[in-house]
Amino acid sequence: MARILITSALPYINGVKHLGNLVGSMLPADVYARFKRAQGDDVVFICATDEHGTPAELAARAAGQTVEAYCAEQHEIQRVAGEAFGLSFDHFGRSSSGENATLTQHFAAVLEDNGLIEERVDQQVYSIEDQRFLPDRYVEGTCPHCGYEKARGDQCDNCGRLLDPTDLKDPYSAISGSKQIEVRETRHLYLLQSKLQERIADWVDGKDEWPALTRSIAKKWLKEGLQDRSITRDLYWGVKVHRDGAPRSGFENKVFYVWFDAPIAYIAATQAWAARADDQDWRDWWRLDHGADEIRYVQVMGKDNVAFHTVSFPCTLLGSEEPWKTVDTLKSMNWLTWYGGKFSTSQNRGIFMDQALDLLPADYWRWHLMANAPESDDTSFTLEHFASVVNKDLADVLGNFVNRICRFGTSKFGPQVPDTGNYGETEEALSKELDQRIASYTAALEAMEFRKAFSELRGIWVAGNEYLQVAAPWTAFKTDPDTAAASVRAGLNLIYLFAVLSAPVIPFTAEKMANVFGKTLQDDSIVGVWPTSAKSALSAIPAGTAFETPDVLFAKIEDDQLEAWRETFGAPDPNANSEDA
RNA sequence: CGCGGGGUGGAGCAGCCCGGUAGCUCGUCAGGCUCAUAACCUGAAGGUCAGAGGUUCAAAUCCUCUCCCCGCACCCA
Repeated sequence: MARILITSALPYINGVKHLGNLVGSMLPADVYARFKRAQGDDVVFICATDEHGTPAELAARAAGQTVEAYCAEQHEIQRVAGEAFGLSFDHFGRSSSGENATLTQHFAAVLEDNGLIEERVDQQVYSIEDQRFLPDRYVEGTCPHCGYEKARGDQCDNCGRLLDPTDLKDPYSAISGSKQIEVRETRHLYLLQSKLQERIADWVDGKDEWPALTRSIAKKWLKEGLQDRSITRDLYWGVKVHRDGAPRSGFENKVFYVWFDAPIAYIAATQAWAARADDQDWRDWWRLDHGADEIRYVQVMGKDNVAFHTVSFPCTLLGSEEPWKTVDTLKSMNWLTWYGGKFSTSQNRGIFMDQALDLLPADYWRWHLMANAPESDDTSFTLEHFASVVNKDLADVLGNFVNRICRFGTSKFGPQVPDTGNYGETEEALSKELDQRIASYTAALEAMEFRKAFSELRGIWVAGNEYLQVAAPWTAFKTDPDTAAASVRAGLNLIYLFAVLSAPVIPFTAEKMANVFGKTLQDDSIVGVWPTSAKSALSAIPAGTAFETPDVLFAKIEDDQLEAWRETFGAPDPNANSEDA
């Protein structure tokens, strides 16, 4: 039994996440966690809200709340949405937790003791009216190159040039619009990543199993040379810059930068999890001197996060010279786009987690998102594609299979698994095909190649329909009821096999399928029994077992429904660009 | 020449690393079946792989150049 630590990139606190955020890290991490648990591995699956930073402060102010209250409320909203989506975190923590503050301060202290932190003076734009320093992107003004009037301090959106806030003509605060801004000096702590260049390069070189996308991003940063980074900010909301419990002189009104404390929250959230469990010690999962070297640590994130996980966070961990566990396998996802463009809250474009569940149960979304996950490239989400996938894969192939075998079995042999007849060549051939497909499916899940995995799972479901077509118990019943009975028995057993195999991606439906036989996938006796032999699976549900035909597992999405959603969510007209001659 | 990813039948993708009849799903068309959510099963039509050049007996697959799309480029998360 392997021990596996899985972390999903932390969703930012600022509002409910959209489907792109979901499939970018939390959902694939969940599918993998469920798969490994089903294989009997000891899994700890950790996530948390990333709460610090300017956007949180501004959003709280816009909502008329204190930032503490705002974050508490938003965290709860995200927790509930995640739970409704079946995200099986062992712990869903908060980067604003006490554990995280302590741990973040600890890392800063040891890094400084190791000569990796120093104070430097920065020049930064200060808004007098807002009474705060402005991050570059919150300073706007006229681009000195192209004259665009709404250029941001870090880049001009019109001409694309990189800018320094001090380059802007007629600069103003993007927060208040105030022009009363000036450049002030401010002291910050710098993490001397340049000193860790070789250390990190060696570490990355040892990670042969990283996917190409991950490696190329990490290598790129190393090639350019690691830059020293400021790890503090002039903000109220964040981890206080304390050492040994006391404020650092000159840093009373500063906090650590979100990107310094956020990944540390993986560890802090594990501490919080262990604190609630009776027999768990977080050190077993994170400290090499507590056996964590036997842990396999898997991180899942969107491609925008890769640099921070392959370079920045490792700098923190390795630079501490303490025996911390670092990532083994890193899965990075590309973007899910909304009809080829960006998901956007303000423009009412795209679907958010809470809205999605108002339309359909979680499994519909889980299946579509994972079966079409943005793995090798950005992937466009369209309602039309979603409807087509749901109707075909879930309703017609899987749902209909369960329905047809249950209905037929009940009508001819009653509501229990028939006990007459024997399996023959047809079942032999079925087992053979399934064995091959199950092995391939399992291997793809193991490698976190999700599209491949779920294309294989779909093939497994199709094999069920093919089997029924060949066995044709409705025909056999007329002349040879015993053979028909055996076919029904095989078909019913397939339902249960499909339930177990499908549980990682569609857990709610899988549970319903197990319930057909009065079973539950939560049962201790079956948890940790991942199918490998179709032959034995065909006899898993003994003859005579009572079963109940479930309600239709997946309802089809009708055209008028689709049209209504298209309107609600501002979907582009699919025929807009087609030459309808 | 900033970096990275991508451009394969109507749509969405696999194949490319380790060159040798272009594969899958949807859609379309035809047939079969009738247990089932007008579902299921089988078969067919449809692409020469963004463009140009090169290497090779042979290229979607290797090399060069061009065009197009997307993301990133650190004090934004």
